Amino acid sequence: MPWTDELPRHLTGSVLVIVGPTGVGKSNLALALAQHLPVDVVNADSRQAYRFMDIGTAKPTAAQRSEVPHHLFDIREPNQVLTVAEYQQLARSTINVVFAKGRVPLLVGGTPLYVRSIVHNLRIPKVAPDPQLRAQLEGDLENRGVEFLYRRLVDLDPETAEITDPRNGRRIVRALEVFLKTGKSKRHLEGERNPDWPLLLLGLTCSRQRLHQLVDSRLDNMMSAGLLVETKSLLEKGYCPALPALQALGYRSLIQHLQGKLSLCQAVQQAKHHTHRYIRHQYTWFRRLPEVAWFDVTAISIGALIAQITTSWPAGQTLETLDAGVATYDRMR
RNA sequence: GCCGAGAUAGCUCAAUCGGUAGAGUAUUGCACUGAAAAUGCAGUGGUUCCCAGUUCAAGUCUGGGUCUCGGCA
Repeated sequence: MPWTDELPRHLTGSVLVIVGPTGVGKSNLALALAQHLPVDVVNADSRQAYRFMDIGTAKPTAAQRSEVPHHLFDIREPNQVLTVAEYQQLARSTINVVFAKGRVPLLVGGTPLYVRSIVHNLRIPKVAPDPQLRAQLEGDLENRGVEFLYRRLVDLDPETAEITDPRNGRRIVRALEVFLKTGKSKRHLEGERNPDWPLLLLGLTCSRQRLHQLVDSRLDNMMSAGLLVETKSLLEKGYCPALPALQALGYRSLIQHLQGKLSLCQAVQQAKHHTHRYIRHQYTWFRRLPEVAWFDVTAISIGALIAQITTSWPAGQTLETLDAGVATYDRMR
């Protein structure tokens, strides 16, 4: 449907970005916003990019996606790994296409590194994963230990070693991979640049306690909606449980249940706990994002928020201010 | 009612001969640029069920009580 109204000037030419922890309501805000503005949703969620993983990733439904243009959903089979670098390229070109249509790109998603790849316009070393080399390095990791591998990195690329966690095998393997393939220091191949377009960032948040309630009951609903069947069908399609896609929250625990390692009850509880942990992880990134207008979803209605967005870019608070408010509230009760 | 086992971090449990109460998980925070819903690191958290006793010293030994689980009636 072509957009006939004139786009508010304060939104013209900018990429809109909605961030926030899983389950806080980003997708809903995006859909509601699409009723008032000519936006195309661009996915920034690493798991919603995979096909056949609909229930557990809380992917927007087919009906929703036919009403509002959605991009970068269902672009990979579960066994076709999507990397950050590939995501960044796809998101960049998608954003340009949306602009070319005269519409507003709305980046929505909870994968902090994906968001950062666009917001900070990350320069990512052009070294595709080399399965053979990785297998070899992982063998060393297993047999000779992480200290051995880290010492090798110190010898070959001391500058990257300096900023790499000596205990984090996976990061060390990647650093070695970059050096062995290019002969150059990973540290010098990466960096941040100014973004390609003006960005307007909006964050949704709420108290941790409330978030935990939200995602817990959302998982119960996913179970009622057939998450176990969906998980089983992924295995029946022959996808290996070790695939990154199948490490997704919920799926990972339910696979352990299907393998007889956990009771269903244990698996569901573990999935909830892992989701809480993921929320913590997301916030460690969000706290470092610049210039996000944060809103407590329990303190403002979607309608009020949209009214603000369409008139002028809303002045949200900082996470620190909101956290302090929650702390005060907790003390008072 | 009798017999047995038990009670330790929010939860599940460990603690040698009586000698500074630990682990997993939860929870909180941090790091993390081609696996990122991944991966790594750290912090908080204790009336060791209660009372009395023995001892320089008790989660640990003794006595009493309370509660839980199992078995027998």
